[in-house]
Amino acid sequence: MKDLAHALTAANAAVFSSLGLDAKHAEVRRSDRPDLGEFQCNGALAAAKSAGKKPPEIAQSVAGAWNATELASTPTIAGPGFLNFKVTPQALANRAQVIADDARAGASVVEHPRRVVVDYGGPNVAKGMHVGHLRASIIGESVRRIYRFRGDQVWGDAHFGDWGFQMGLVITALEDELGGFDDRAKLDARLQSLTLEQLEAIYPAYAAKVKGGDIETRDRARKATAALQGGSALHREIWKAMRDVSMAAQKRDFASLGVDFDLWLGESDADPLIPDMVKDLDAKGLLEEDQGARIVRVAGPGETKKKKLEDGTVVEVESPDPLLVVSSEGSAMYGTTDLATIVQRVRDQKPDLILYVVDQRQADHFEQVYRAAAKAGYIAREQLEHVGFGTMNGSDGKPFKTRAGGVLKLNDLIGQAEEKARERLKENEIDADFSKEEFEDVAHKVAIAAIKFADLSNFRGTSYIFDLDRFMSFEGKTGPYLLYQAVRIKSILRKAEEQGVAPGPITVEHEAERALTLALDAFDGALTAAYDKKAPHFLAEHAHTLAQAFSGFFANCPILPSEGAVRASRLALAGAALKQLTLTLDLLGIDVPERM
RNA sequence: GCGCCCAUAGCUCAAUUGGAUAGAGCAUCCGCCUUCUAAGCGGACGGUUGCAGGUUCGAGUCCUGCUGGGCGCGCCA
Repeated sequence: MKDLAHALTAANAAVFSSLGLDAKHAEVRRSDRPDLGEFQCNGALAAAKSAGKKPPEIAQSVAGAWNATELASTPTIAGPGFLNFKVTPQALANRAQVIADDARAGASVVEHPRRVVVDYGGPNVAKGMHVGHLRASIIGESVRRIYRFRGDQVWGDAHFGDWGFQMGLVITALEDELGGFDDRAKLDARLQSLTLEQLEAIYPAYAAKVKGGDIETRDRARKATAALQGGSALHREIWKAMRDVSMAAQKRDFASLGVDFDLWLGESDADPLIPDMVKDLDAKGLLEEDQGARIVRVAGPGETKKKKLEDGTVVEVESPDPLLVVSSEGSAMYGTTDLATIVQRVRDQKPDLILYVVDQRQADHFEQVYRAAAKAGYIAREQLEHVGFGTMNGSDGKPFKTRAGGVLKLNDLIGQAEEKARERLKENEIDADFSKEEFEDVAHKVAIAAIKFADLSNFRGTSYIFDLDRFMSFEGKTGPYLLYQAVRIKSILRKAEEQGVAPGPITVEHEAERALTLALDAFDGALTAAYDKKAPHFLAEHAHTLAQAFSGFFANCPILPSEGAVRASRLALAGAALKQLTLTLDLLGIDVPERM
């Protein structure tokens, strides 16, 4: 299934070849200058050098030899040798018809499907879901859907943070609270009554204690971590109670956000692989003793950086830093777990590619892990990719905080967005004939669409400013706008059904019909860009241009009020637009209500 | 100190291997509801792409330097 740009490129390549020009310069793409043409080819400029001719001459000969007149009229030449193409109404109509008849709405699939693990979400058992997990979850979910839609076999893995030092720290806090774990009945009762809210309160308090220089607590927590990982039944039992409480709450939060996983695994699931892995690393001669810990050096020859020590002296050290595999207490660090998780995934999913949708700030860490994995021969370096993203900031440009300065819980954030959605619905008097259930469902969908679209319309790598009022706004490039466009089309299709009006063969005559068809045609390009770059914002952008193109069509081309073949054609175009818009939004993880 | 990332319209953000006149949304201003949902549509205004050089037919994009901001730098994750 080729879009118009590919069809034009193929036709143009044939012309280039027939003129003895290198076909690689024949690429045709959407025009930057809609006033001059719908598609453009810049290849005459690039081909000029090797052909030993001037660009305008080449452009002239290409135009003269153009023979795909069923596709586009003879290209015009502008500037220093740009070729501008205008597609024929028939070719546009054909393309629109193909999209209308295609369940995938014109989207292609990958030539060679791969096995891909997408690691995202990454909630921490001791912390509970807050806005910090929003981007990882939203972007990861979208990447998972995009990869699967393109034809790859995909596993999304939550990779719960349920195994590190934080678990030892929370266990230590509980020990302090109970005055030790000797009283079995007391411990059981406490574990029974444990809530996520309590865990969320305990962890930051103790983390602050340790950070503030409480060496004694730190060492006890490290020992507790080592005990847990060493298989202590008591520690394991306490850990399990904490994990269960946390997991249940997080599953609810993920469901509310419309984020799902194929594998609900965590760091602890990779733990059983660690002893053998450490032996293996040792056997391969990769482990070294260093300051009581065991490390793997990952820097290549000549890779160094300067480092300033605490006493002020500057020394030359290897770069990247070595990966710390076994701490001086004998416990696993997060790098250890990440490495073991690679071993686990290679064993279980045999992935061609593992994508880590994790905060950009962890780039150095992943570089260490990836190099270590490659060095140990577990997987090739190119099969591991960190899909990093920027932070979500408050209006002050700093990482998002509540007015009180704390972290905003995910559940509260969604609640705030829903409340704004309810206000909007009521202001527009949409709620009159809605049941309470439908009203709440629509409010929820509008809220999630607003939050997700705001996030996904920015390139993932850059940080963005979170402004709920703007995201939920009446006007503009927002999630609610896109839902509104989709819902308008649904309304038309319902009315057509009631009136017994059926879609028919598509013709493209009106300027707004051309624009809509060209927007529909651009879907595959947006999809492949999003796929190749692991960047959903290309699809968010597409959803917006498509919605706008439809809106222009809607305003200029009456559908039901028109008649006969024109009405049937426009109805088919509207149906195609709805199908593709719904699909695009689904790839972003956004659900469309029936009406709003 | 060393390293990575970023700097685009008043604000929030785009710009596919380097391509023509750098695009959207918001805000401001002007039009459009007796036609299918006006959460809409059309138009106007708005730019020395942080600064200075370089590479070439051509630079927001590549290179060097500078300024300003963010982040990271073994026993947290």
